[in-house]
Amino acid sequence: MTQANNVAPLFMDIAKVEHEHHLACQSCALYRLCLPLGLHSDDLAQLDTIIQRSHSLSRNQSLFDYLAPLKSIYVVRSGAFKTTVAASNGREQVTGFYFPGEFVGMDAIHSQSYQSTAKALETSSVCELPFERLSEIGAAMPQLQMQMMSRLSKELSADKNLMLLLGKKTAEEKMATFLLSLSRRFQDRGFSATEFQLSMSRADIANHLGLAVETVSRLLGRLQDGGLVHFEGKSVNIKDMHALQSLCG
Amino acid sequence: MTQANNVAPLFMDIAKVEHEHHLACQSCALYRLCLPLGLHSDDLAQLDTIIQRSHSLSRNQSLFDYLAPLKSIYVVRSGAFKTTVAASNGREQVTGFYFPGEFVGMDAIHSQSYQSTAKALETSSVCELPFERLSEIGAAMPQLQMQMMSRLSKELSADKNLMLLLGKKTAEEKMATFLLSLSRRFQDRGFSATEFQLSMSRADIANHLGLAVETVSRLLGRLQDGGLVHFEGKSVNIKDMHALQSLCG
DNA sequence: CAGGGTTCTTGACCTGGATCAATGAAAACT
DNA sequence: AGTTTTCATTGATCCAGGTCAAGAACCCTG
Repeated sequence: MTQANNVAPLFMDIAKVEHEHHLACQSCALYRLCLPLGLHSDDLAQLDTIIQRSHSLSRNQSLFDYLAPLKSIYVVRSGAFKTTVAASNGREQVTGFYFPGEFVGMDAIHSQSYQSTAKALETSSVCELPFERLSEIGAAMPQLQMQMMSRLSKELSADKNLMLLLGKKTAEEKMATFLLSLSRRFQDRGFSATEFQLSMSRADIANHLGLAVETVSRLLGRLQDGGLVHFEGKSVNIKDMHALQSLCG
Repeated sequence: MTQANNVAPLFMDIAKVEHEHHLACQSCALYRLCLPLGLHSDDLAQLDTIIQRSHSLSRNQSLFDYLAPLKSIYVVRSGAFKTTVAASNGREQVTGFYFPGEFVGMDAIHSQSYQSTAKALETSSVCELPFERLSEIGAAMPQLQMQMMSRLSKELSADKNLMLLLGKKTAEEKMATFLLSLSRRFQDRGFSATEFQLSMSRADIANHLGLAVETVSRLLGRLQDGGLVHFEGKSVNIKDMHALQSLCG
């Protein structure tokens, strides 16, 4: 690559190179999973020009805060995020975890302000889609609009299933469902379906599933004792996928 | 004392008049709340041509079933609906209630098949938006697409709040939140915020809030004893809105 | 308007998972 | 290195809300 004497971080270099060639999205490892899928190449080129790839965050840094005015929709590029909504007292609910290729911030479109808070779970980066400009170029790109709607719709059905989980499933069913959901998402991204790392804390998992941390700890122990899964700190190794599936309810 | 009798006939009459004049949307009582808001009159005229207003359902009849191929998005015209998602055994979760002006079926866009089942809670009617044709005309109407996205986004944030309710709130907080949500929605539709009819059964309420029917019954009794609300069968009369708000958590 | 179903209420009891408490194991800092 | 702080596990106890049971009030439909 050029600029051998430049000491800028790796991501900056990539961003620059991509920008010069106007090929950023096409050459992205997440292309298959991401917004540009199905766009014509000149539409894609136009989309490329408005996407800002610079944004990088460290652990616990927030991508946006509750009620901040909608500026951009974000696509996770690397790392992972959680979103939370808060009740009047201190309580809050972890409403979702987001991995590379997934959209964050779409619940802000209606009210034009974010309705949740998004925090990085580890060092992470995002592609930023400035909403104003996205709307402008989207006006002439029905496929882009349809892609966005499709994404919204996908998150909507995922949330309905989460409601089923929170409202009707037992602690064990919740845990099994959660692990399989992670497994599937890692697989979709080309990683192993059976071995992966939990980027979130036990507390985040517990909160997300409507359980206490202690319960999560006990459940994980129980699943491990049963030989279904092996845990070691944050790493997960699913030993019996089928048995796990039968626990989902 | 069915509240359907108050509402349904009115909307039916309007529907007839509207159709004759090809002004359906403009002259609809729900115009302020509905999709066409903000469209130019020629765009609206075009939208009018694809909307089917005929559809009417009786109590318990399903508008669409889980996994049926996506045909249309629906807007409630009169009456009320519930949507449910089912777990592998018999359990199911009531994921939402839908009132006039609200959209049903948007979670089908991504997978092109409905991801929930929608049932009428009483005699109800809908406007049907054939999705194929909606996409076609939407391609040339960015405002329409944006309206749809906005609707999706609105339901998304509502669902996140429901996750907070299901995961973190106590039975009493759930009940208070639910009653106030109904109150607000009736008010938005030009009805009283303090007196209205529950179109759904105790069982549906309980299910939706992740509670047992008996708990709902007891909570309603308790709220009534406290003088916050008066119940008589399906009718609700909120006596102390403020106190109710302070119970929402 | 009788009778059979369904839905709602109320009481008595029980349990899954929360809470409390104590300890161990990692990180993060100095 | 050691020290502090956060995070995870494990055990003991408790309670909010579920379950079971039995009426009561409300439908329907003939």
